[in-house]
Amino acid sequence: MLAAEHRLTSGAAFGAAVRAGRRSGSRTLVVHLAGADVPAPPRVGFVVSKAVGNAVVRNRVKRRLRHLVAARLGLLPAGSVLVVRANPAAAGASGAELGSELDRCLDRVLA
RNA sequence: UGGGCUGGCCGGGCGACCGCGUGAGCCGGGGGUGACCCCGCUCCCGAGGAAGGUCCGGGCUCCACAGGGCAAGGUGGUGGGUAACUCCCACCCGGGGUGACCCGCGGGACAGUGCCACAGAGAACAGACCGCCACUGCCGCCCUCCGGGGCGGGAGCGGCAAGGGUGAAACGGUGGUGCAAGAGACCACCAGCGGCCCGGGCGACCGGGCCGGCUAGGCAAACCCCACCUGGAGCAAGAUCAAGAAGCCGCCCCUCGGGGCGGCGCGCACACGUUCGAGGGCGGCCCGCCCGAGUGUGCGGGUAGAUCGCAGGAGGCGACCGGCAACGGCCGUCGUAGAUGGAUGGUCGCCCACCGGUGACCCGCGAGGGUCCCGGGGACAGAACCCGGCCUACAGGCCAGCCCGUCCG
RNA sequence: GGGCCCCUAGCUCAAUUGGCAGAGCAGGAGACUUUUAAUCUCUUGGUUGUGGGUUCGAGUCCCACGGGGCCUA
Repeated sequence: MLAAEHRLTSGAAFGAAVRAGRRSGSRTLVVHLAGADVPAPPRVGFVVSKAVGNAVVRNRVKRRLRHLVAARLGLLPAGSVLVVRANPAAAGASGAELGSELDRCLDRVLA
């Protein structure tokens, strides 16, 4: 799991990031990034709905995304809040496919 | 050798690297007066048989414990097992199967109420359409010893319930006696019902005998009756600590300025109420008892941080003993998840199941089988306080016992 | 965690002591109209979510599954 300072824990923070942040989508996932220019660590949260699959599938998708995002924490600006939302197609995607789509979306959101 | 029944078990394995979580080590760095905390390093361990559905039962925790009556819910053959159960085992009864074996919410229908459509003559102190029989008239034909007799048809008035037909179900079955025709009207046997007795069994019940009356329908997964059982909530239980704007109350200290500790806990509106007592508790209602000055409802707003609970438990495995068994006793042995936006992910190698090949070779007359090669490829499914069950999902595989058929000896 | 409700024709809904599963819209055919729409007539369409059970008989009663929804902490 991510270090506590990088975790997004409140429902309100999720809502704020999804509504106010810059958005970029792909076949398997959607990325929201709300950039607050404050000197704090970037925080990340994940949303995997029941439409993706049963508990086994949802957990696997969430774990893959978490590990992929952990390797890219350095790219995020200070104080930003990132929410990664999984689409139903993510259930059948491999880790490599999720990684490349995550990179594309992050590039667009950070540009 | 073909088919089947039952019970039990497994449910991918080994390894490498990069990550994640609990715990330990105490090596290195940082912070702190300190207890200790943070980062890094090393090591151990890290999902299931169903972790699932949430259908039952219990442990645990807090609240209540003053009862009585009435309701409510649950269970439902007998005996046992268990902490307990709607679970498990054994047996009984009923049903199914050639059989191993399987299935059953399996108390009560003379306690009462109610329902049994359609069809059918009649459907719950039954009934008479066709039919059968007797009697009284009538009509037709035939015979005649002229007295009448026989056959057929139809009407009236009675008797009957055997046969036909309807239905899920028609008030016992077979044979006889009897009669105008018949009928448990009577008799024998059988089935079934009730009572008594004897024997077996802890018991459900089973076997046998005698007597009675000759026959009693089904539905309680309809209301109901009977017997037995049942306090309320739930780990967001609950405990401790921290934080807490303005405010209120109590106690203590005091240098009379204040300080400390504990408790309550926001705003607005409406309703009811302070001994003529609101409201609350005793699972629901009534009586009764207790607490009692605020309470209830609606709208809007706010908060839920840390630690403990929280992983040794009705625990797993293996001998032995008791028991048909479920299970129990005793001894030995093992140490094995604990997150809190929620730890098991990623990449790869070899092997093992399994699937495909219009691939090669070998065996066989053949169906087919074997070896190698290539490719594919892991069923159902993710702990959240913990156990015991039930139910449901599930690729494939292993073991044991038993039954039926066929062939050979 | 606790509690409750609903699945009937393509859609929206009916169906009372358990006794022949219906209505409206939609669809099809026909009439009217130069044509379309509207209107009128006729008509098709159901394993009552699935599987068992009780009963002579189940949409209805009972049990187990599946799907969907609501309330509450």
